[in-house]
Amino acid sequence: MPTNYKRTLVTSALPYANGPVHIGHLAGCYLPSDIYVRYKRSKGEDILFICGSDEHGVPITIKAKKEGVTPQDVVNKYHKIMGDAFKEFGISFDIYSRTSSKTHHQTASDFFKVLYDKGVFTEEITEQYYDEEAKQFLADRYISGTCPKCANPSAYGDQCEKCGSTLSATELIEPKSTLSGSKPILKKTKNWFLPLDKLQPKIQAYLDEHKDWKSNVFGQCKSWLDSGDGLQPRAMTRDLDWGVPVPVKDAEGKVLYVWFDAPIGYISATKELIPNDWEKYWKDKETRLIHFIGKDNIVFHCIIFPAMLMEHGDFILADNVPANEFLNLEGDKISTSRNWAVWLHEYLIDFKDKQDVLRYTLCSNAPETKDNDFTWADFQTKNNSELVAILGNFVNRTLVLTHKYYNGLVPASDTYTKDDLLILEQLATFPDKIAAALEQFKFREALSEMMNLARLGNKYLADTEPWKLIKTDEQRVKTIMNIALQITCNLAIVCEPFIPFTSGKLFSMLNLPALKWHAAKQTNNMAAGHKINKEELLFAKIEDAEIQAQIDKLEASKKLNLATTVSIAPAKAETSFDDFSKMDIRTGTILEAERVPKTDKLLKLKIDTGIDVRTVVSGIAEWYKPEAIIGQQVSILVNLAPRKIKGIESQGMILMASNSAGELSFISPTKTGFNNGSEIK
RNA sequence: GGUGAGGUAGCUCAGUUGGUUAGAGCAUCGGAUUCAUAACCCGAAGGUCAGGAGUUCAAAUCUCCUUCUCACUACCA
Repeated sequence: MPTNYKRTLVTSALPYANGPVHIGHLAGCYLPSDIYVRYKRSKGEDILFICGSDEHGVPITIKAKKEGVTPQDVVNKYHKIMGDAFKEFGISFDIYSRTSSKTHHQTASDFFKVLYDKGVFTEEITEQYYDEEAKQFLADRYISGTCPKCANPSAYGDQCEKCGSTLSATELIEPKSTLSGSKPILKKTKNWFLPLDKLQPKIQAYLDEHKDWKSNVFGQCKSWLDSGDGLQPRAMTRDLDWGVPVPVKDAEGKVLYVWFDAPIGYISATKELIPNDWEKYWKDKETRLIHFIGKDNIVFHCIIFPAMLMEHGDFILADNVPANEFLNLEGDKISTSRNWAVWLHEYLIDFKDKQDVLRYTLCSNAPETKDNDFTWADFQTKNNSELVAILGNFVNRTLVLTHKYYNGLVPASDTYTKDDLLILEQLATFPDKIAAALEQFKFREALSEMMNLARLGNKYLADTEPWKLIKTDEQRVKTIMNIALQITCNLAIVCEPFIPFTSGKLFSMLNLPALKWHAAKQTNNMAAGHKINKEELLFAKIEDAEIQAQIDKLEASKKLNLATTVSIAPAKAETSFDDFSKMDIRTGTILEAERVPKTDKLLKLKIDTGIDVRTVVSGIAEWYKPEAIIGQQVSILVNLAPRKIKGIESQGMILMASNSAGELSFISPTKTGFNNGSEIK
């Protein structure tokens, strides 16, 4: 860990403004970064915490279209929802900005111009689909058509949601513009590429300096660099009308690629926050830059953005990128489109003033090294058995006793016993233990150390039993309660990064201003004679009914999903009998079947078509085992032009029924007596 | 299939450069206690460290193979 840094700049991934924030986002990057920053602030270090909404890109324009509003309306809506939710949840950004801001447009534009003037980009002319009615180029998502692989008629230009294939728009059969419904034409367009292939050595050198990064992060970067052909040039501009306009000649109707402009958003936000001093944080080698992100963003933050910054030349590069894995929910992947999520803004309503319970749960179960699962049962247990039973209880019993015995005045300590000294000594080690874990981004460990401090308090009370001693040795009890109060105060300090609302309540009960980290090593923060306020419960038990309500809510959206995903593909355009009769479809029988090596989905089949015996490659391995389908009757299109797949010539296509789950089934005669070669018409 | 990350007690996770009976929290069971939100405190039980083979005096840790999960990627006429 380099120690010669004078200040830290922390960025948290810019959330995309096409939906609200859910617990996966929080656990992945916003909560860890907030804990880190709060801790550093408490230590009195110079640190900035930057975030904002990512408001450009195609999905937002699609959402706008769907809802019949402008893209600006969409981002305004979600920028507000997200910003408000973060604030209420206690994510303490120094600024929560947005990439549609003027400053950002200017900054991103200037940044591009610098790279352009330096000749960093390569220009390339490619053919893209163009909608002549809407008079614009179509992003892949704007094109629908028939999937060339599974024949799903409503596949998108980038992927088919039915069979999961990644497509390129030009592969689609009968492409249609989703803007106007018209048939798009291919038209030449110029775009600017970042030649990552040429920059690879520099990026390699950069990564080599950071072998200390988390293994998931470093490993994934390495896999990008080492993979087959290494890094590939990537287009940094798009033919679109929503985004930052490309600031060069001949770039009418083009905007910056959303992943080019988004990370520059960190810079723009810093500029907005401190217009006169922002450069100190971005250009001075004594600044430590840290990006908190989820694992889906690794390539952008560890390869593309650093490459952009290097080529620009003025900027520092990230010293660390502590990316978390993903959080699942009740065993299933969190999904915005399937509404399988716990939305932060809804949580804040359903569990009013319980920010810290979620903060605690998410941190203790954060997906630091592998994907993790959030369950409501776990949430309840963590609240009831840890926050209430250990932390809340210790504070409560200490304060109750203080009021009972001393009317809320802190008693003076007398002579310390050996045990007292041992406790005080241990007490002083906690801030360092917690700090050490936080410095290494081990948030779960740090949090559990914090709880251990509360455990220490409970044990101290149980061991010394002041409620018994009060009858025989009042002087001794004063010392004990004084120490218990010191522990409580130190808890208030070290819990602040994790559960700031609780920390605030604690300080107010203790009738103290919020003390900083260095005070946590002291054992005399609570001065004798100081008057504390009336105690109140820090945490309330969460009853089964509340948890059940949340589970029911999820179940409901699951049911709704099932109902809506059984979607029937829309009818295709009318065709002629002539066209149909051109297809020669026969009944055939599978004679042999084997897996095509090095593939997951392909089977190589020998089919007796009645006419001949031929080889067909078919993508059915997920649904049928080779040995189980020998002798199976199938329908086969025999006059389809042959095509090579994985080096094997496929001479026909097996017709399959396909349901909305993407599952496939053979189609064959239901009566016997239909020999191979029987025509299907 | 390739690449990367994982697979350790019922659950969530630690296990440093291989070194004595594999650790913690929660859950479970037993005990003690009553200041405290039936909370706390003490104790017990719980693991062929995914499976197999190998290297070694010694392997959760190193090597190889198999298998499962996640991500990126390839294949789906």
